[in-house]
Amino acid sequence: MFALVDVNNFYASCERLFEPRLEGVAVVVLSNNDGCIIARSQEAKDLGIPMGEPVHKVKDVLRRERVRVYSSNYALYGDLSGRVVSVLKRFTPYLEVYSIDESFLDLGGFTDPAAHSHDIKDTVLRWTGLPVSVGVGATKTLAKAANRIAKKDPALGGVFIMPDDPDEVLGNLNTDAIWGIGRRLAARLDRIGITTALDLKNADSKFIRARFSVVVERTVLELRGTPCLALEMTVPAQKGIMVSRGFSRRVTDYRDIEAAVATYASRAAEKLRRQGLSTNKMTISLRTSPFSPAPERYANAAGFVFPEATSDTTHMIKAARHCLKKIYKPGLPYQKAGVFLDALEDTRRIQRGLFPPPGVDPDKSRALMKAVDRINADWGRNTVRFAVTGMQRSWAMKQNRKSPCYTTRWQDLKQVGG
DNA sequence: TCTGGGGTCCTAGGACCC
DNA sequence: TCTGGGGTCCTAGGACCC
Repeated sequence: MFALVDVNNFYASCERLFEPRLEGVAVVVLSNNDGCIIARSQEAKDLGIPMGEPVHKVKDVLRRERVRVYSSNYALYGDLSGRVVSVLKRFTPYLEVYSIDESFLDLGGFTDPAAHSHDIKDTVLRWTGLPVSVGVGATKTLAKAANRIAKKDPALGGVFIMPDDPDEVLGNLNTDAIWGIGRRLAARLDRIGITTALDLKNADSKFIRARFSVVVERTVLELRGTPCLALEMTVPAQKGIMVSRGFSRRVTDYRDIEAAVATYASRAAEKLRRQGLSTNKMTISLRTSPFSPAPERYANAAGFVFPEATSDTTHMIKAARHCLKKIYKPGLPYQKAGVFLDALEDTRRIQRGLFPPPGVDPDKSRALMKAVDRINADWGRNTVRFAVTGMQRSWAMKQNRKSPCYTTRWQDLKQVGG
């Protein structure tokens, strides 16, 4: 028996937590660069503001309805997410943190899942101030579906237990509402007459596997109550690291893009070291806006394989500049660049080459990076950084409406007190 | 004018091996 | 006209998730 606990309108609820006057008011949170709507309070949903909508398309509604608009504040959301998880862990150690606002709990052994779910919901609200919904089912997929129903119907009080015979419930659910079935699969299923979750549950699983994939076959079995997806309590090692960001304005100048790419590479290297990992391969990507007219539309990527796995920012920046030279075309209005690190491995178990790369002293490199990380941890990000990452940084992303980091920065807390 | 940033897994196909 | 059979590994691309 699985429960899925999910914070309602997570980012919007986080903003509201420290601004009680936002209670009952429409709130939206924006993506990076203040580009799209990525979270909405119930009031904002009721105004018909769609998820993922570009802000400029709903500017009028936002102004007319006096919607409160926030840039995203991931330091705040990440911290509050951790608080919710720590409350959930008091109910069971068998817990999987699935995303920033969702956890699966194993409710096996509890005799009254409904009472238990209400207890979880009430406790999280009391202790963190955040409203959650709880869905319970025999498999993760059914728990997900139950959670969705709990959210949709206010009469349920935030909790829904999937009945032993779920056919009636599943008959009212479209396939694209099922976890793992996105827009494209839903369209393909629709073409062969499978439109509801119940249709999918009753489909021939071998046929589904042949026609689609093993992933969809598993969804069929999960809908039937046969668990194919286990609770993953230990966090598996990360396989790739990505740092990519749109610019605040269109950028053409090579030096600016080089500074951006070097900045992203530095950030990626920091993430890598924090997890004790090293990378064997880097890919740099660069593009103009996909919405721009054809002659300006351009996207390209170049990769670099390191002679030996590394987590040294110096090596990253060097490789990044090397790749950028290959894909940069002068004169174009660039919109976004990114750094991907691939083929990660545990730094303690790096496969050394027979002939070490010239000019690289692993001991010195490690000592330098350690010093850099410590200075930046104590004195704030970017206290020491590489000159090539730029001084003016006029390309850096827009975040004009960010709330204070109430829970992670003393300075910001004082600001609230006046 | 303005359109996010991360991740995962699976499959197909190519290169290569004996 | 005929052109083996069995593998592995890697990569690119497509689908999904939040």
